[in-house]
Amino acid sequence: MAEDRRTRRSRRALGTALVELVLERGFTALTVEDITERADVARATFYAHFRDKEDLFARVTADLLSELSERLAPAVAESAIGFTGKPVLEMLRHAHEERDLYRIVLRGEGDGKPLQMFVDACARATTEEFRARAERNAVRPRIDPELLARVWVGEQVAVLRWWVEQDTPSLPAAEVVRMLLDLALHGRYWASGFEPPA
Amino acid sequence: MAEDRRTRRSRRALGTALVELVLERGFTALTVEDITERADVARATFYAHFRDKEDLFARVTADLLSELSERLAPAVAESAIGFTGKPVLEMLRHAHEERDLYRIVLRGEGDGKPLQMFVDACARATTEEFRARAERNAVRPRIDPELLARVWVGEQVAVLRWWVEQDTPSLPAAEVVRMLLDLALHGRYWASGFEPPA
DNA sequence: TCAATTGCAGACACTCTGTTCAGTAAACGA
DNA sequence: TCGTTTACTGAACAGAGTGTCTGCAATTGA
Repeated sequence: MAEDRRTRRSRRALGTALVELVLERGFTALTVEDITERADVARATFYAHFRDKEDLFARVTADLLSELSERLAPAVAESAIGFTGKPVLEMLRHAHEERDLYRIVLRGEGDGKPLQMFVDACARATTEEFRARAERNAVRPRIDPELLARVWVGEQVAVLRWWVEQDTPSLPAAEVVRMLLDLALHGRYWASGFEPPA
Repeated sequence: MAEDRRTRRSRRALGTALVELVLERGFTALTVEDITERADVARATFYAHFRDKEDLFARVTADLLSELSERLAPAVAESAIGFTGKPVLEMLRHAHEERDLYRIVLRGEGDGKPLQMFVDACARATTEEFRARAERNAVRPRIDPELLARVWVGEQVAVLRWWVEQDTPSLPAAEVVRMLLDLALHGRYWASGFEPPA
């Protein structure tokens, strides 16, 4: 017995209603009744499943995050050598599928808490990846891996947000990844048009 | 007649009370009464000055932003040639002085709205700066200046947040600036310890 | 089919909001 | 210094939203 069908229905409906409404009016502006009305569910039912709207939001984003890390796992394992960009590409694909939710999270809705969780999770994973990679290839980082991870994730999130907020995607995911690789290899100085200094 | 002293006193008190309390409990958890109590001001007085707590927060952050851009102006004008890092250094100094407020904003309190304003303002200014610089030095950007600006600002914000959230600053501002310059020049690949590829 | 579970509608006390107002205190200009 | 202007106070107000609880109806899984 996996779960009562009614339970599943209600939870799903409430989740999607939340996402829709946050996109339309913003998280703080929403009422629990707004959500239940959109989901066509009684208000009392909401409280049977979630403590409050923050709780609902937290669960929705937590699900998204675990879905992402599942999809990322093979790509990360595969590109164990260097900066292949495979995980980034996979993330962009995921973001494309779950565009609405990504928008909401990246806008920092809900006091930015879901976003911080997202960022921190990415930063931790990236830090470890950097450390492992340095070890494997026997090189010494010129900058602390943790800081470097923060920089990398910050860049990542900025690009992701920009990409996801566009009404008509100006660049395909593969292009974005190539660009980011170029940046990682040559630096911003090169990217802005200058010749690399000796 | 600049402004009534009582008015100034009340506004200041409410502003600092807000910052303190957001740092302690988070923005959404706060009540208008919490703020007025901390500020030792009648609740009715609050509404004589601000529409709601969002309004208060918006004004506090707007003030911070204009203060920052004032301080940045000379540094930007001075470093018209290339990536001197002077504006970044000035920003870090400012962040050090207004540490509490910077923390709050960078945490995305208030549904991330103040942060978005901050980021967008920086991104616009940076885009223009990049364009102007390319024009002046007669080089053609290899990546769209607007995207490059987003990347740069994203990195910036990530570092800023990391730096401001540390209990005991592990790196002095000047060190951070030098690091960022290195990154801009050589890229992350180099920073993580690998030799630059031919 | 039947027992168990979930959803439903409505009511409840409670907290917070944003507004109003008459009385009091402080600041200002001359 | 004094009169006038202005801001602050404390209290009360209706309204909206919250979170909880009820008995009853509908669905479910076995």
